[in-house]
Amino acid sequence: MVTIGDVARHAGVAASTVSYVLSGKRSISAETRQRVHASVDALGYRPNASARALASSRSNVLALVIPLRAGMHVPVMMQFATAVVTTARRYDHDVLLLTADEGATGLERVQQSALVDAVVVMDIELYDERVPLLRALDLPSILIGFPLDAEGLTCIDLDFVGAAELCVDHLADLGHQRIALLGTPSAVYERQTGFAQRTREGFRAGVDRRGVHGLETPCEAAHEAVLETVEQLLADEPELTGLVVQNEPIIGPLLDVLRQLGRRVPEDMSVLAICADDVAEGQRPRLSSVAIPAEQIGQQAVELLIGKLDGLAPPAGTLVPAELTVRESSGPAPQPVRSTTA
Amino acid sequence: MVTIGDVARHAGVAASTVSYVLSGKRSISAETRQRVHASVDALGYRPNASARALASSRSNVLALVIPLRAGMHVPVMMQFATAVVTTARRYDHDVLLLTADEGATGLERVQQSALVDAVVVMDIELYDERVPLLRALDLPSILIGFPLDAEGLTCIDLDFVGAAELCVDHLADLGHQRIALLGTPSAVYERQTGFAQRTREGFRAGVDRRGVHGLETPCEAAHEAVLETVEQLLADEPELTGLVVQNEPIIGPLLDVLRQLGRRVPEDMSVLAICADDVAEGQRPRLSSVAIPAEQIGQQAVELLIGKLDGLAPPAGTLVPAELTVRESSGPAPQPVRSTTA
DNA sequence: TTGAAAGCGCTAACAA
DNA sequence: TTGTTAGCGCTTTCAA
Repeated sequence: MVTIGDVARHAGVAASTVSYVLSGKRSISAETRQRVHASVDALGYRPNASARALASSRSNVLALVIPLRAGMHVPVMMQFATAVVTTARRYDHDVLLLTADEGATGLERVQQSALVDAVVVMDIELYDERVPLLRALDLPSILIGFPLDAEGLTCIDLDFVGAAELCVDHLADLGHQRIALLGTPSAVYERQTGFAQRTREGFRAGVDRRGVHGLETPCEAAHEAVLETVEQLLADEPELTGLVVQNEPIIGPLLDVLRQLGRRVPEDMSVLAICADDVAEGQRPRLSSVAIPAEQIGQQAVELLIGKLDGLAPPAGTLVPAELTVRESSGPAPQPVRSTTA
Repeated sequence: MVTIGDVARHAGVAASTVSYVLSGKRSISAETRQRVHASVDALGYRPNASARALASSRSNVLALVIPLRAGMHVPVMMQFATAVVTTARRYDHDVLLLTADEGATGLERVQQSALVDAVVVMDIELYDERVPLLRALDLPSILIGFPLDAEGLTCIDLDFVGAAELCVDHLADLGHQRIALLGTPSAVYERQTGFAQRTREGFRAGVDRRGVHGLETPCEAAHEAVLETVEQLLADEPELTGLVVQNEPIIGPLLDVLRQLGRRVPEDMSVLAICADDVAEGQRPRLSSVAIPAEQIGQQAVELLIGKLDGLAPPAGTLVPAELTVRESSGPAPQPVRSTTA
């Protein structure tokens, strides 16, 4: 193993000089800098991470807490994780993977052992047990998702309220009078997950504002559940013509079920989804949708966190604006089929 | 921050004694041990990870290299990752997440900076650029997947050859004479990914052994691609009655397409999948399938790796036996519809 | 059974 | 602009 001392000897300077050349924390003459760099290359020197962390109290590692729970859509999570790692590397940091099942304990552990400098927490609930801990812990953090009380915390997420309102507006603009929100599995609502609740909130607000009629229902992931849920919806509201779906795994089955029930999309039923763009584009017909910009959010989360580590004051909350892409699954509301003899 | 010195003072012993109590590396009188533990609890002591790593040359961190590439099925990867993290924690290790786009460089980096003690590498190609590096690097590793030349490396994977053979045997036992392997996107074959190649190998071996007629084709993930591929298959072989699918994202579309083409499953066409159990069970009809035991493989991988770190000689290669679960999508071959006037 | 002390490889005052 | 030096908090020899 080659140490900073080896490099110093090779370059004919002090170890501290090598350190300063590498960190840029003090000015170095051009000549010295070159000699040191040459020696670093010649010897293939790479600083020892533990020694550096011990001396500087900075591990250059971020923790990423990923959820392991029911109802989470995996590909989106993976996009988050990938964006977090990639961005962290750009800022010369690495990422330690924690699973949410370690819970608050895990956060305490990595903080107290100084394993990580900061933490990215995904899948925040409205009343999340980790929130009070994070407030107390003196561990810089960013939450992907908003707890109900975000006081003192840095949060970022898609504007789900706005996303739902966009969907309602689009349907209302097309003349739809009776629409429904086909949501996540009920477990997700029960644990008070922010994004699901806020989408519902936006849906209600939009429906009220536009004076249209709105139904809401959770939906489990199994094929049968989708069929039952849609049938129930149509029983409750036979003249339903618009659907907003926030539940990626049921999108395929849903389109099947509609076909099976003889409802054409978009002629008889307009379908909007809140989901990843590639999922929307992979369907037939291609779905009009509000994208979940996982990559952008992951990247921005890390940038905010790195900023915090550098002493910058981050905004308390960042809502990434929702954008609706109109594709093939939404169209004008069909004429109501009323009994002509009435 | 509370250090080992604080604990030592509190317990009235030397720092080294605290260290030995915690590591168990030398015998300690019961009384001392108790006093030290009491002090650890009282002060809430947690060893500093960097200091420990620096002094012991052991970081207690494993790297996990996950693929980011086209054609990989995300949920299965996530199951691997989860199993790896969970198992690592059981052995008091943490997991650093690396993305495959850092390539061989990333491995060199974490090794040379002593960030990790060992590495788990997923998605191994037959001719993987990381393989020679791993052989040279003096970084204990385990590969999930087999390169063509696994000499000197520790590998583990599902027995994909056996998996394909099981499928062929099952179909042949049911009287199917003309069957096809509907594989991964062609990019996966082109990069010479082991699991895809070995499945094909097993399929060929099975077909030869059983004297049935076998077709093979890659398949892209888009809906249209599935339709085209199946139509091509039926054009090439109108009397095709059995399908083995190794491509999770197309499973839903495939069943659609068969319905659309008027082929009932399993009456007209038996379908077997090599995929996660929950995917197989989520389809209608429920698919007979060979499961990909991601959790088991991830766990075993970590256990082998921890063993290596403890100086145990691991087996060179571990093939997890394939198991076929018969569900509703496979049945007896239909009677060939031949012209009765022939 | 325990303690003292010498590092592990680096950073960051402090000095020059 | 650079060098000297004192730690960072732990492990592990060596000595008792």
